[in-house]
Amino acid sequence: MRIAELSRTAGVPVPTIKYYLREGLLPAGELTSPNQARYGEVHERRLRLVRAMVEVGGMTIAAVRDVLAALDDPDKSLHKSMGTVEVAIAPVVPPTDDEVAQRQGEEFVARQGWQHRPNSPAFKALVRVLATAREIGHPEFAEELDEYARVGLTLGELDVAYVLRMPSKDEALEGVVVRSFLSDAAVAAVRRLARRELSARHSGEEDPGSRSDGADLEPGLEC
Amino acid sequence: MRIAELSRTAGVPVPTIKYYLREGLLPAGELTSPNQARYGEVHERRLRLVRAMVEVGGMTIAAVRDVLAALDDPDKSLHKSMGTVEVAIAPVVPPTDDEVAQRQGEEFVARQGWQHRPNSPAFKALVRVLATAREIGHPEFAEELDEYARVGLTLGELDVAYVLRMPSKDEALEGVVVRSFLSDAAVAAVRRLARRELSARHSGEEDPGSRSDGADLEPGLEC
DNA sequence: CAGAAATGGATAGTGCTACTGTCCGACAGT
DNA sequence: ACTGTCGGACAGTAGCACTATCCATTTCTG
Repeated sequence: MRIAELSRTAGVPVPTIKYYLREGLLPAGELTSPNQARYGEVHERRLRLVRAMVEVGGMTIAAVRDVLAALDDPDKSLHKSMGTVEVAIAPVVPPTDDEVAQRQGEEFVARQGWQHRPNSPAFKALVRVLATAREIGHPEFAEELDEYARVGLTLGELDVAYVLRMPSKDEALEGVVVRSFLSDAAVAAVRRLARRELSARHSGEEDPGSRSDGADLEPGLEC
Repeated sequence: MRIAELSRTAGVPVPTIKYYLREGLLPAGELTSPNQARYGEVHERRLRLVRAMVEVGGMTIAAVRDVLAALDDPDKSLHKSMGTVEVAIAPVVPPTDDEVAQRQGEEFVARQGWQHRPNSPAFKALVRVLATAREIGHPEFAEELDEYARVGLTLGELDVAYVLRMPSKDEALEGVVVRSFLSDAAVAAVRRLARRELSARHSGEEDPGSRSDGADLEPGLEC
């Protein structure tokens, strides 16, 4: 397969493929002559994965590169790779100096009996959320953390079960990566649907978007 | 309060405040003379909210503007405002023409007994996730949607209960906005913590970041 | 009350990211 | 032979979220 065909089957423009090759997101094709290369299924699969991470996962090119590096490292345990992936997909959050939020986070983790890893992006993100809630005048938000923990554990168990179901280590590794961004996106989407549904029920209103035609709706409100 | 003090108390640079004023994210200050304005608590509170949406919620300036417009519209019902907010905070996803994914999404919504709103960003996002799962060779991902729905409903009920607890409609409206991005961030963070915890337990490994000092860890692995 | 500092408003510029376009000499297909 | 595509290098672009500069006023400070 040459680059044009790869572009066609994966639906990615040729210049973008060249860019990904430059950035190390795709391995170079097999050179058949100094300026002709051949690509295979591996490239196609990898290219789809990259597009999924960028488009659905909202990841940056640098994060994708880190994740793929972890995926291609044969020496790492599943657990370690998972850690690398988590670090890579974590959004960057500016740090906070709110020690109340810090304490709330620590107490939460202790209450759950979880390992306290104060430098992990996940923990920092949690503290940042708690600090923000306080800053904008919603300190009671912290009280619901334990409910969130139950939800997080449920989702986490699904992820682990999924990965353990994989027959080979390589597939399990890819499963880790895929779950890390796909299920985040899925949860976010389902959650928005559920929120809207509950809101509609509660307000007793017919939902404006429930009619499929939407012809008589002003633009911007048809959903 | 003048702009310098607003900048100091909210921790936002003066040029950024000016930028937000230009973009309509902050109402103009009360003019005391043709080129002097005064800002109050309202501005400070709003400024903190904007920063929270941008930094923690990862929202774009345009999305923030839309959300604030909904928040400031006194004629809208809570439910309608919530809809506007949901649309604004939804990430942009390229559409898909995968009719299998489309059908999976529709069946899922029907199974849950939810309203089918095929044009909502949430539904489109869900279909996109299902399509992506199939594209990258993980079609069995769709089978877990119902578990996600349970989680989504749990979280949604928390959100609704929180909003209904608010004494006034204005506060409830702000509650909607705050919940829309804060709890997304909180779920994501808690979920990452839980995933790591479960992974550590399952692998039987000591988590490399569990020690607070981290002195002997190579950089990039201390979390 | 004079001079330094800050202000609101306008406009231009910056840094970053993720591409996208152009050019080139070398093949490949017909 | 010749038309089209190729890989590779490099420059250019679009969009976003600021950031910097300027200027004609105020406003504070000594």
